[in-house]
Amino acid sequence: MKDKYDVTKYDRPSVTVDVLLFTVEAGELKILLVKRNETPFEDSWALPGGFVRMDESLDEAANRELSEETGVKNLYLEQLYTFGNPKRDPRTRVITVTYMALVSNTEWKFKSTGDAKEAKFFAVDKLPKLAFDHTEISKYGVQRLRNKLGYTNIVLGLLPGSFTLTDLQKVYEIILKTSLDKRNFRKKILSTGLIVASGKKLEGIAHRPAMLYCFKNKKVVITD
Amino acid sequence: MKDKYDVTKYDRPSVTVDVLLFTVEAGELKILLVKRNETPFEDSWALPGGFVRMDESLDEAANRELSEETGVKNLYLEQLYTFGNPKRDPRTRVITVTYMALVSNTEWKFKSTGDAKEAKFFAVDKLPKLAFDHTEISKYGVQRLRNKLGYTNIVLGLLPGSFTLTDLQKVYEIILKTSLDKRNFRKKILSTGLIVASGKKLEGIAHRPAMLYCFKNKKVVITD
DNA sequence: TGAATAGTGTCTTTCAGACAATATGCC
DNA sequence: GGCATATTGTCTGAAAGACACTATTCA
Repeated sequence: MKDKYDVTKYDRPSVTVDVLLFTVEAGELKILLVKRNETPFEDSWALPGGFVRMDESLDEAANRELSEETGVKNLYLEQLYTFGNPKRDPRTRVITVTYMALVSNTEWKFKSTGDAKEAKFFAVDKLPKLAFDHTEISKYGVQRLRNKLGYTNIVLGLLPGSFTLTDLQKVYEIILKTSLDKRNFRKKILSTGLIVASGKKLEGIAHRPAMLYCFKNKKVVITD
Repeated sequence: MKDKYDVTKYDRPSVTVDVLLFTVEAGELKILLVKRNETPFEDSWALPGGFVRMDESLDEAANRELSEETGVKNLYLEQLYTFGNPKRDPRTRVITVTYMALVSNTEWKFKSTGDAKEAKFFAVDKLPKLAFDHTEISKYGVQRLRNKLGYTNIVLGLLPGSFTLTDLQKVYEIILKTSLDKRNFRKKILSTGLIVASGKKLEGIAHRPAMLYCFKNKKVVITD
């Protein structure tokens, strides 16, 4: 037992952060993957992430990795879970703290950061074989996202500043993989008071234009 | 950016696990604290925990630390959150993965493990000043426990094998800090099907003896 | 029979879910 | 007017919450 513990005396694991960046695009829930160009799992797809630096917090590390690999900054990030199976990385002991983040695909266009790494969104139902335990991590994150839809405004990250109720309902249906009754959905969403109406839809569409709504809070309300 | 990352090239943080061991005793929700006999925070109270070894998973580390410091083994352990502020430990960078566990105070008598460390349960509302960021960790854990009471059978860990509905209601009231209606509580708890009746209470008590119940599942049903 | 706790049912309100007709804007 | 989508309300069933009296055991 560690009576006098000297921190220098123990072997230390490496610690990484990995980020699940969700978006909804073309009727599917997708996550961003990057193609690895190092061993191990060279040429495999993996979650964006990397080593935590000694002078940054975990949240900062997740933000930095996300912005380095994708160019997006200051998204809402939520810590998911920490995976630490001793064999999860074949090189050495690596413990990874995972996060999730959400972007609206209409507001954000992927910017190449000069980093040669290839990055692409994949539907969560059609993921390729992933490096490390990233498949497990992805499943965990999707489950968490589904749960949180029910009792938080987390979905706001997936939508642009203003959107129609039909847009919002579609996002719910895609993530939950169910179809929802339009009247009941509207009743419930509006009764939460999380969203408010603004002006009307413009773009010359050949039918009745829908009212645009936006979220009252621009930030995710923390609940857990 | 880490194009060729060599895991040996980065400084590595230390990683610990810390465990919130809950119990309900004398009408209060309590957690186990141990008195530190090393720097930093020598003689302060702290959560039981310690360094993760290179060959064990995080769950295993939490189990090991709990059993080393308290003598209890194989409790249900749930990972809570990972705290990694760079300044949370004055010695060096230490990232801690936190867990919670629950014991019934009637079934478990604290066994000293020969370890000289002093260990004691403290009411969560009357915690002394704790080492590191352990006060924050405790608050987080209490909140999580409260949330989970509502939609899981996690409370089973706090009760002995059989118990009366009044016992169970008291545990809920203590943790939630509210009083509950007896009839509504019973209706709701019984309708979940999580507990079942057994025989009757024996011990010569000077009034009508209550029915004893037990949990149908002996394990916590995972939901998150 | 008195003290102490166990056990039980009804009514009201709220929320979720099923369900279809009318409104609006553009061509 | 025809097309395409937007918008809206009622009914029903389930669950949550308020509320008070009777039952049982022992001393």
